[in-house]
Amino acid sequence: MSTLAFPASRSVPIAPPRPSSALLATEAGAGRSTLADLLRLMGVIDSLDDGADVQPLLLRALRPGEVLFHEGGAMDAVYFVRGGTFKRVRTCEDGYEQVLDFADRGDLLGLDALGQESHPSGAVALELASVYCVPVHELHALGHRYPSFDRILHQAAARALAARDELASMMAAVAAEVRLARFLLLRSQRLAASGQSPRRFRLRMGRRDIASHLGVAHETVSRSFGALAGMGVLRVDNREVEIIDMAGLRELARSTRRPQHDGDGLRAA
Amino acid sequence: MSTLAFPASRSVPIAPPRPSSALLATEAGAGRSTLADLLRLMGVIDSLDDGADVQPLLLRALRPGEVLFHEGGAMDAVYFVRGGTFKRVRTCEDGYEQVLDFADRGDLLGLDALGQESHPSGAVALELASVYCVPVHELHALGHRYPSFDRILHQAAARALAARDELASMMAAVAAEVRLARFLLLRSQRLAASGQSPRRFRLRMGRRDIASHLGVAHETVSRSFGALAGMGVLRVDNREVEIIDMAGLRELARSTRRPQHDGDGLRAA
DNA sequence: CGTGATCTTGAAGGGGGTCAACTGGAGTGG
DNA sequence: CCACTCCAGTTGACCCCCTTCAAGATCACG
Repeated sequence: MSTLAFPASRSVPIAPPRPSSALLATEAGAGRSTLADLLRLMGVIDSLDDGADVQPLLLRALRPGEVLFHEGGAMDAVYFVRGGTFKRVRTCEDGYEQVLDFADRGDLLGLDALGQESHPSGAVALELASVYCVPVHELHALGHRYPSFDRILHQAAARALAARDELASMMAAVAAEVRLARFLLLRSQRLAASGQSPRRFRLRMGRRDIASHLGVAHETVSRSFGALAGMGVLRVDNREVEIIDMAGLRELARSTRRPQHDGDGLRAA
Repeated sequence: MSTLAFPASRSVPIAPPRPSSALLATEAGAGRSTLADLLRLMGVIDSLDDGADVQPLLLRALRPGEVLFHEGGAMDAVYFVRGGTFKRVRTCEDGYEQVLDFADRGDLLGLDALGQESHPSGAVALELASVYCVPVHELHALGHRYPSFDRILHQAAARALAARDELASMMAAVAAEVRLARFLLLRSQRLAASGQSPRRFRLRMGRRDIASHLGVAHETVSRSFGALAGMGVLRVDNREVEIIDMAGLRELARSTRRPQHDGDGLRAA
């Protein structure tokens, strides 16, 4: 039975991935692009530095499951995600794969290996994806020659730092449903920022990855999805999610573990 | 009774804080320094850029409990920790204070606010501390004029990124004692990197802060300390910690909650 | 020495981890 | 087309660990 069945449009993907450029959609591989493309991707509209449109930049495409860089692997470049979704993972010595976070359009990957000798984390494409590659040995030179590149690099680094702190909210000491609610809200906000629908979307990652990211067992994720659907804030069919009651979901995400006795959530500092 | 009593030297701090420079030890305030000092702090020994020793830099001292910058506050500078320890926190809407991580000597603070309009997290000194302040409006100029500054900035940012991923290991789905073991090992390694003793040290933070950082109740932290002491890997007296059996502690930190179900992590694309 | 914060310890109860079984879709090959 | 396998997801049952509440012990500080 399915308390959480979708209306009818099961077979139709809700948010169809916008068609990548021709050379990428066909197959995984590498292509050439320019710094100007990257700057535009990162929201630089005015003040394109002179020469940015002829400064070549490697563009790499990846198929689902393909790894952008391995954990422990040598660092050779940093990557700006142009399209698609990645998961960043760290594997414990016992084989448990910890999902650190998910990266999509505009996110910076691989910078954390700058000082180190190897990548402290790995990155795996969850769907068809493409990235701009910036070799480390060009990093400073590019930043020096193109001020706007320096700016987007710093900005992306700052975004990456802030994004990592979100993990704390996910895995904080709260009930599992609350973690899931926060996770879904974060996804929703990210999609909204990309111009996609914040209320209906398809999760790119499996339950296992979500579970790892939230710090719970994957069965608990299933149950929490069920619970949220039962409360009427969500509709769920496998990876398709529709947020019915956004306010309710927000309310849920706000709450802490403590059940409380009286009802007012207000607490003096 | 105390299964976890210290030998005798209770009143003697194990790792006495190295005396700060005179102008700082006296009281909290601000002083003047140079870029060369910062570069030396960050390990740049050769190739000091010309003029770095006359490039002025604001040095700020903080007393325990004093906040370096508030969560939500406007961003005006980034900070390199010169001495002392900070906790980075984010306060939930319900008043719960999530401890993101702890920063000490050589760590970079405040960079995550670069793109944003306000600080996504706050930083509070846990003891007498001092930081080099680099105003944001000088950031690019300094990086442009002094290549080694650009390098340490990137490197510190990378370190900050990697450090944040450690949080995942702490709050991952494992037993509380394992989290504490991992936390203590990380502290130990950090101290070792600073030239301090990795086996005996004083924790700068309270049980509550540790609990928040590990994602458990503070009572559980107490019990876990007791458990570790009972297993004979630790000796604990309040915030003084001595690691008796480093190998045993490592072994503990390694273990996961999940027993495993055969683990070839390989997956064909 | 008192006052409050921090830390420890105990008891109780539930949330979620673990194990196990079932479902359903995708891929494979007969 | 169906049998078979494999994997992702769901659901159920059990029960232990950790949260919560409460009280006591210890420490920090005026």
